[in-house]
Amino acid sequence: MDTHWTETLFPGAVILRRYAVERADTLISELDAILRQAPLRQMKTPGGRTIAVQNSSCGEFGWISDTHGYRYIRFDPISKAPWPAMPQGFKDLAIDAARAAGFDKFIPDSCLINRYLPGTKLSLHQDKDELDFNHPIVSVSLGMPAIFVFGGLQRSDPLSSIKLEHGDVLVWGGPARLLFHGVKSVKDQPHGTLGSQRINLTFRRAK
DNA sequence: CAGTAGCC
DNA sequence: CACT
Repeated sequence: MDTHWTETLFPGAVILRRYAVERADTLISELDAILRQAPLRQMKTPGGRTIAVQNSSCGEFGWISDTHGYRYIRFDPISKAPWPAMPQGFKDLAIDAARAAGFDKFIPDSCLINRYLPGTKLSLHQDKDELDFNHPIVSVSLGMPAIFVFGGLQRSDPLSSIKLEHGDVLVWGGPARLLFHGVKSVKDQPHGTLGSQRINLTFRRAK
């Protein structure tokens, strides 16, 4: 019997510890089906550098990055088909977690899927490609643990680190919505079901 | 030249 | 420090 608990990091930033553990196996099998339709790929920043994290998307919109910039689009540029639908289990989890964190009106239209292999990191950035910053970001951690870093509203602001483990859900919105954040280089600490990878699902309302 | 979901 |  699993249990979960809540930690508030800053106003608007809440960790729901182990919130997704009971649903993880279902999420992982739904994820397999999604990735068969829209395989993970490595994108480039607008500056032409390779993003270390591998990603894909599901839902009405998918996030992409290329030389033209960051944006949300309806079609997978590889398959040219619409992104795979967001499974009901994904959507329910995101809505439930957002509500548990104090955001009741959140309905995601996009889920960015990130895979971190050992040594993968994500440098400091803001999520600001969405239309309406009143909606929070809901981030679900699966597999290997990682150190997540929160900064402030300016790149130069001081940082604080939080360990995220399998089943943890981090929600940030309101005054925390535009905080810089990133993930430190992931250590190889293989997970029971996912092995040497960390999967992160980030739910957003893109439009 | 400035800024970087980068890299060493 | 390299790339756009």
